[in-house]
Amino acid sequence: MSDAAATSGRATTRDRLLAAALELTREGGYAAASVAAIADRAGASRGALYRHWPGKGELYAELFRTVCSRELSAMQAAGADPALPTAVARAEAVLGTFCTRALRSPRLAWTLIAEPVHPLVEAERLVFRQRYREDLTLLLQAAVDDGEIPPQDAALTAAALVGALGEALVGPTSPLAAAPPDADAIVAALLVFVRRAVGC
Amino acid sequence: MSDAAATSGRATTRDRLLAAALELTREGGYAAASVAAIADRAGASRGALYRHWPGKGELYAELFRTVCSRELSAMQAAGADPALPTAVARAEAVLGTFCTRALRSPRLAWTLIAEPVHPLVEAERLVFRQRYREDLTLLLQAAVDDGEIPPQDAALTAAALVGALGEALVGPTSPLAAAPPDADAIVAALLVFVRRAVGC
DNA sequence: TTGCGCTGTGAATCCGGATTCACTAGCGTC
DNA sequence: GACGCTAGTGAATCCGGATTCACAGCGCAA
Repeated sequence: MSDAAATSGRATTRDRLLAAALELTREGGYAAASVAAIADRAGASRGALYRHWPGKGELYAELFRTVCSRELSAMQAAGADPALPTAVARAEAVLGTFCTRALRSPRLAWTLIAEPVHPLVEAERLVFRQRYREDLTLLLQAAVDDGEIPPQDAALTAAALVGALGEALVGPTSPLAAAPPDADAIVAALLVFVRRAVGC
Repeated sequence: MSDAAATSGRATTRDRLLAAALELTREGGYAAASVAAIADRAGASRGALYRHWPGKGELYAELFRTVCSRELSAMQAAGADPALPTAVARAEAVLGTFCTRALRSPRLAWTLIAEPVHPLVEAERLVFRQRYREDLTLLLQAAVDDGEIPPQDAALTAAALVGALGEALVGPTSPLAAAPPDADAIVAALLVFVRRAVGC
């Protein structure tokens, strides 16, 4: 875990601030990542933050971008596996990866997906949400074109699927916040839902 | 529209405050409904609010409860139509009503469904969300029992459906905020999605 | 008519955050 | 050794909200 390294003594203040913000977000979402909390956790002063970013929004936007890129890459990698025979299988791999990773850090997922954030960060979120949707829309459209699934508004289906998974994943965790009883079973059930929703 | 009446001169300050809060929420969500804005819109002072509620949270929780009850009633009424032959048809009627009404007041829908709000209001939201889910879960379970749709975790499907519709409806409108191009077509497409997602 | 309680006022205040800024500390250069 | 540069400090400040409170009006019962 490179985060751990970043938290250790050797890292620069800049890196420690980013790492602290990520840690706090994992634990309590954006709301827990106040400037004071970030600085304290990083063992730095509030002012240090402004040495490296114009404001909290910019720091957080950078963090957001980094984390989302990592997520997107993981999903794309899963979908690019040449062993996957069909577009539907690729879409399933992408969404399954999304679910599995979200369940591993539910609080973080909630922040990335839905928690209200600084406008600068919100802008970042929209960019990535758009990319997720586009990727998924392309896969679904390919599946339609190949006759794997019935004709449909791929973009609408993509949006609905993202919403369905988000609600089923972070919806429960936001209220419950507690034990994901059996992550694999949840993911499996959701993939059945997905498969049916796109038209088998 | 009884709201209009409530905004007119005759109504009590209490009613005007509630009506103003609703109006502002319709226009700009919870974020736009500050105490100052509510009081100004109602033609009252900030202090008047505290004459009728302990704080803003309580006012808003009451508003939330009222509006959600109305929504829930409308959905239940739609699902109770004796002409509907199957459980799936009833579920469709309920969800179609949900969609249609949400598209009529997208900003309000976003506030009810997803916008971050005062903790007191959040509690109210969870109560209603739970009721929505329960109603839908019961319908789906009935459909399973009747053999209309394949066996499945009805609660999970219900959650996913709520999320899917929410995202497809308010997701787009939150960023775009603009023209719902053709509400009926969107609802129709979403109901196809629903029908497939539950297993036809 | 006096007194009392209820409704309403709005400037003053509080509060939880982000942000600033005068200052210190290290460090390479001339 | 003075100079200037960058990184870092943290108390003071600002800011956008909610909340308070001393002070009216007003109606009604004694």
